[in-house]
Amino acid sequence: MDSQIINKEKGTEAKILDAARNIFHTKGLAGARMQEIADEAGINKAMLHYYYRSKEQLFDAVFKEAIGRIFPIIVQILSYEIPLFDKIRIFVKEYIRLMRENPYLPGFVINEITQHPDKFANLFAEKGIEFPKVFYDDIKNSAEKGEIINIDPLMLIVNIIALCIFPVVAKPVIKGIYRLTEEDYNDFMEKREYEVADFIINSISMNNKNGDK
Amino acid sequence: MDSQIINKEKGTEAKILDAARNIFHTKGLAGARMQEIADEAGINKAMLHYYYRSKEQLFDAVFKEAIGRIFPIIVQILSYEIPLFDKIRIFVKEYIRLMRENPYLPGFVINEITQHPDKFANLFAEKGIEFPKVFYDDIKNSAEKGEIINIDPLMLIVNIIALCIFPVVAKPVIKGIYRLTEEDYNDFMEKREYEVADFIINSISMNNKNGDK
DNA sequence: GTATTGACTAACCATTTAGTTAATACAAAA
DNA sequence: TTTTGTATTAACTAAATGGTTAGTCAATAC
Repeated sequence: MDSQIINKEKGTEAKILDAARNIFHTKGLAGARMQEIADEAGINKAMLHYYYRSKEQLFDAVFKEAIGRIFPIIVQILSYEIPLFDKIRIFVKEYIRLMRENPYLPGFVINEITQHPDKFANLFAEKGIEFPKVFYDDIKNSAEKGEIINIDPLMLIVNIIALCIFPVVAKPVIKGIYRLTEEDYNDFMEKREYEVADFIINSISMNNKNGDK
Repeated sequence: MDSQIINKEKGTEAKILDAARNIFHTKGLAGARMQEIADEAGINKAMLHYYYRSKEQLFDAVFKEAIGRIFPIIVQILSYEIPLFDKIRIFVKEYIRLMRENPYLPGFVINEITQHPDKFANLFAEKGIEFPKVFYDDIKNSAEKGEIINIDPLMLIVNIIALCIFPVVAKPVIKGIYRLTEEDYNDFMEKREYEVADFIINSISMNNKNGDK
């Protein structure tokens, strides 16, 4: 009944998936050990195979779930019918927040896709995920109407995603280089939730910039 | 004598390092196999241990080299005494080019630092690498003089790095989502070598923007 | 001409690891 | 109470993997 709410007595299968998520997200497919996942879940290793047959299938379950968390939200927000700048602001804020809540998610996904690009292509096609053409068109139209500078929509989209995701993926690098404490880093990322949108909008706004050339 | 120039008859130690670089960069520490490295080098597995003692020490050699390739160049370019905008243009162009030439390098480094942050910190301190304060000050000064908008230097620096590195790290994701061919992707990245600087400079330029709030 | 050394190999060893199996606990159905 | 099917475990297996060893070979030293 209230199984979603009460966390204490999860079924074994769910406990396994939780544990697998923790381990796979932090160590990746190659670095994860079935025994470690079993320990994390507090159950016998044989149960992993009982419920998920093999390491690969358990991994696939985790990976699918991760893809399902990263992409649909992009699709959803970017499909709103609101002015471009508002859309950018909402997207940036929500996406950075999402990444901060799941800090290992983007690195995990990027890494595993790099390692098995084929698997990703299949899954992506199979799930029917598609990047919202709406947003692409938004940018194109705004550019044509002269509301923003003339920019290849793909260029802008990649810039937006890069600014949201990179600082999360590279967290330990940034912390290391600038000797930031965990708190420093958190403050920094919180500021980004709104400043990144400013940065982007500043860049594509017309103002008095001498249009083409 | 001319050992550096002629590439055909490398010493065994160098062959091992080359092979190890290939394998570790693409598969990471956990995913790499000593046998595979030996095969790639065309030598016996025992030689890996003969020259480098253990997998970990071989990995360290590769990792150190990678750190040495990624950071010193940043430091160097960002220390030039030239106007800020020129510096940004040169840096972006050179850095994107460097990343494209070593496409697995940034992902490898980020990933392994995430997995062993401690090791990175040590190495970083030991090598005495330090992020150029000059550039930080450049930004701060330009902001104070009103030549650019008021922005936290760290924020800008992270944005610049993100825009350079992310599209390389996430190459298979971008290709997958937008169904780009290798050629499409290359064209895209070539465009970025100069457009990214425009994007950044646009964003921080004063123009007629009504300064503060 | 013999001893020594560095480079190298094949075979081996110990451990780890994914996966299997056979036995058992347990609850629900008959 | 017996039966039956599901959940769970301890113990095991086979393959993979990092690392070692004993020994070969060619060049160099003495």
